Amino acid sequence: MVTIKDIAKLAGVTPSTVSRVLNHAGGYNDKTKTKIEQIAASLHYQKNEAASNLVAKTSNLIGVIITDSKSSFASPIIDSVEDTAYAHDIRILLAHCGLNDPKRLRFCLDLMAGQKVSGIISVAVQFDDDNLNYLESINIPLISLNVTVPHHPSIEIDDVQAAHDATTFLINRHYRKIALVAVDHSDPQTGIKRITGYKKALAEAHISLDPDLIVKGDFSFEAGVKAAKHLLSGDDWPDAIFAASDDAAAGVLSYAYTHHIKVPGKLAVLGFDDSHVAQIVTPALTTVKQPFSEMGRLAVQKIMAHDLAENVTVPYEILTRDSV
Amino acid sequence: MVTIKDIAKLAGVTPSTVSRVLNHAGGYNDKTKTKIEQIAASLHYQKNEAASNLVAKTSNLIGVIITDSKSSFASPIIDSVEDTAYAHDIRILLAHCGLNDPKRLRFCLDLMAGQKVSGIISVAVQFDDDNLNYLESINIPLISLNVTVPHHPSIEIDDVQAAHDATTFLINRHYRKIALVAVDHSDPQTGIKRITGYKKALAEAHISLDPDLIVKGDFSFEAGVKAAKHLLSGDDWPDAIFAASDDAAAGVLSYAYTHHIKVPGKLAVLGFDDSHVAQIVTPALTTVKQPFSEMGRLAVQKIMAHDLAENVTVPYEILTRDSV
DNA sequence: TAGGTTTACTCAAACGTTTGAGCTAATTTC
DNA sequence: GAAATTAGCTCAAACGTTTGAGTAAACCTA
Repeated sequence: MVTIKDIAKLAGVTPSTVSRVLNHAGGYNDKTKTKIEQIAASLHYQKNEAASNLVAKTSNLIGVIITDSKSSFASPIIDSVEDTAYAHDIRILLAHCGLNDPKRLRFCLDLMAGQKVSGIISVAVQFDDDNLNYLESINIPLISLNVTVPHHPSIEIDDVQAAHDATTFLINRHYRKIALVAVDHSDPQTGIKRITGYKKALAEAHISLDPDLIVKGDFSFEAGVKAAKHLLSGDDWPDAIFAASDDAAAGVLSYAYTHHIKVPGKLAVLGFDDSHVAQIVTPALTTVKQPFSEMGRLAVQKIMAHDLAENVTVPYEILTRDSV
Repeated sequence: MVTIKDIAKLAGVTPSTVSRVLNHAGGYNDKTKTKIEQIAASLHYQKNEAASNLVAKTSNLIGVIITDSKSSFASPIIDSVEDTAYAHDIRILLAHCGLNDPKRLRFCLDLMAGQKVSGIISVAVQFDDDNLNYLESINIPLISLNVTVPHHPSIEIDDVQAAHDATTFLINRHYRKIALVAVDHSDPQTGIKRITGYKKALAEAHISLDPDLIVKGDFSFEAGVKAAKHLLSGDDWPDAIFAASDDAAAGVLSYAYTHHIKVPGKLAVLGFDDSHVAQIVTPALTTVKQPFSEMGRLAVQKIMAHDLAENVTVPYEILTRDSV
């Protein structure tokens, strides 16, 4: 393993000088500079980050905590985080905290603390009180995507408004019996907010609320199938289904397909997220697009700029494809 | 920032003892042990990994290099790598190397070398000669998933055999005019191998090869759409399409849907990978399942066990759903 | 009870880098 | 031409941990 000492010896200087050259710190003349750089290159010198981090007390590492990669929106976020980080010469430490697994989340935080990451980006991670306290105690800036974490900045769309606009979008297209599907009542964030927006839009249009048209679920494909089965088994069908995720919307499409229900002819389906599946499914999903790439990029930039004062609301957009 | 020195002072011992206790190294009595552990807990002590890594000369970090997360199989692999790593108290350093971007791949390797990762798992990454040489020079074990990297172990399915079996699977179901779609001729690995297997199966069944039935592409949804358009525009249709990826198969389904071609009635579609989209698409894809989770798990285990002698061929499986 | 062994520690060096302070010789300033 | 400044280096400490070698006391053993 080649160190700056080796380079120093060959160049006839001390390690200090080598360090200053390699870090472009100034205080050397051009001749020694080129000499040192040549030697370093020829020896395939690689800085030992551990040593460097030890004295710097930080790590140019950003921690990314996600629940798992199954949630279809993790990928685009990670992609943009990685790309942005790459451009800034920052590395990504990835950790999964599972779903509602406080012990594992705690492990993730420990890991981040141990590595002295300069910031944490959490994606759709719900913090329990214990971990929230612990997070304060380790004193690492955190920025949360998709959900709010108390006392920490977040980057999200306005879920209430988005659900409202999406519902209104359907109403404007003359759908009246609109179901909301695969939302999680127990989710204080996304779930409740989207239900609120949905109700608000109906009220504004003077459409009476039918509680049976709100079907619980967990954002998954299966939840979509189940909800569709429930809604489309009698003969009092809704004319539009607004799903809380694209996966769930795909589930609705799947059920409709197997039961020969024409989409969008007999039934309109509206998704949420604009994840990979939205374009792949047939008919392609009209959906509420979340700007995942933008969110990932912003998160990295904010951490690097130590700009963690306030929450950011990013714009959503209703993307028209073929399912409405 | 609390260090072992702080703990040592409070416990009335030296840092050495604290270190040994915290690492369960033996050589202390139970009383000091519990005392030290209590103090550590109450101070929220977090080991400084940088310092630890510096003396250990490694990092209990595993590097994962992927091209990007868009390729639908990256997610399940990363998931299982993360889970396995979590169980072994290992962390994941994630890096994207882009597609055929030697400079960025080089950056990734530098990064891994600098962090002194104990091993690299590369997912579907093709190494150019320069980077291959560089990899040798930094002397970090690498295990490659999905493609072979010269002089390094890989974990893959037998692509030739898989394509052969999949084609035979179609032949046995009385399909005769079978197209192979979205394969990359220029890809010396996956592309060529799958073409080889396909041809072999046709030859064995004494079906003459029609070169027009092999349609180039890049495994993407769009490639699938394009191929379908090309194949299904005249009137001499194939009766089955074997796509080189589930995304491409979804593209075929999409084209078929919009042009009212019944699948599997008029046309059978066979996918490859069994990625997330395979189950979500309608009709659900019959596909060649790659054991991604298993592959990720194996990769981590092999790196940890320093068992990098030979290539591993993992079993694939033809998963029957509704598209054939 | 003398000898040896074990237990429970301490000491100090080491890992590779960074960085403020110090030093010398060359250059500038008035 | 003496004094002040600057360029280009060196010195040595520091970061927090680990670990082999050393040591003193306690415990065996015959």
